[in-house]
Amino acid sequence: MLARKTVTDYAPAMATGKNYILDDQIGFVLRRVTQRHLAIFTDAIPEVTTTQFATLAKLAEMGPLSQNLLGRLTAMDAATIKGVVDRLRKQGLIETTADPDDRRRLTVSLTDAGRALFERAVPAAQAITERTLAPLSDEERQALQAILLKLA
Amino acid sequence: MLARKTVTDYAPAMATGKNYILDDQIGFVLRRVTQRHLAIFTDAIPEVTTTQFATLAKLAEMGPLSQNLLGRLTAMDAATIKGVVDRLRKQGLIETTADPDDRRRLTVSLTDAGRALFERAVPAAQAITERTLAPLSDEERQALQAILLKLA
DNA sequence: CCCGGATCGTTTGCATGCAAATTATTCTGC
DNA sequence: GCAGAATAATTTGCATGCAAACGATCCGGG
Repeated sequence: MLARKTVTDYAPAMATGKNYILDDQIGFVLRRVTQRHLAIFTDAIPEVTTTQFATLAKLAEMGPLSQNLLGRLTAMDAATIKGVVDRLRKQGLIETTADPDDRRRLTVSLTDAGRALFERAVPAAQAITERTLAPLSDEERQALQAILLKLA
Repeated sequence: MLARKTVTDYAPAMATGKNYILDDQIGFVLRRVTQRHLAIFTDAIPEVTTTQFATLAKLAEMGPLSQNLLGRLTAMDAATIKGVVDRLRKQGLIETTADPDDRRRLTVSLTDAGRALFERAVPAAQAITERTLAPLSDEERQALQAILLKLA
């Protein structure tokens, strides 16, 4: 009788891992695309980060908001939005006031400096989108937008 | 003569910022899609993070690699890959050895435990991709893959 | 052979991000 | 009107990520 190495030596489908190519995984590709976009953003708007800019943009769009709601509208959890709000306040771009109607709430609003920076940066932000999508045709851009919205 | 509030009160094109809707920006949508994927991943494979799994996958695919090259192949800079390697080594999933040919280099390789975990997790990883792309048709999946590759 | 540039790894500092626990406050059903 | 559930904000701990500066080593040209 010929020797078998171990009980696990039965080779079911051969090389489970060889078929898993990292570069084809959607999560990995998403990460690289996000990295490229972040680099373009930082180059164009060095004053604030992407999440900080998203916070300013949402406040400009909606007016003053409670900190937690602001976090939900910018896709940040309570811990993350707190840090972002703290840093923006330290830069004088936003301010926080107590909500007289709900003593748990902290109302966040743009300062004049924050609004001015945002208004100044909007053209740059549009250029960032353009640079990010530069490799795509108009049809591809529309397809991407539609598909990503289904995944968000 | 009627009073003007300030010199800035000339209203050039009206509401620069009103046209900037955060939810339509490609960077913001990308971030939300990435968040959703991360949540699916963490739910399916709690033992390691996405970047840690990417590291194991690349080592399984390519064999032992120097730490910096491993970082480049997994889209992490030198500082980031160092932290990931440290944590994986602490878990006993990889090991590092000095390169005899180049004393600057650190060779990173999978341990048996690391390879076993990766092989076990591959079906889960494929399920993660499936769950992430679940809202899409086959045509949309192919379109997304093609478009993202142009952007990466 | 040797010097200047390139590469490898490390460290520090800052900024997300998420999970989980905690406190304070508000709301809701009975 | 009041106990329990829900919500708001904070804090801690861990894990990416990037930028910049650094020392050690290697490599190529003169």
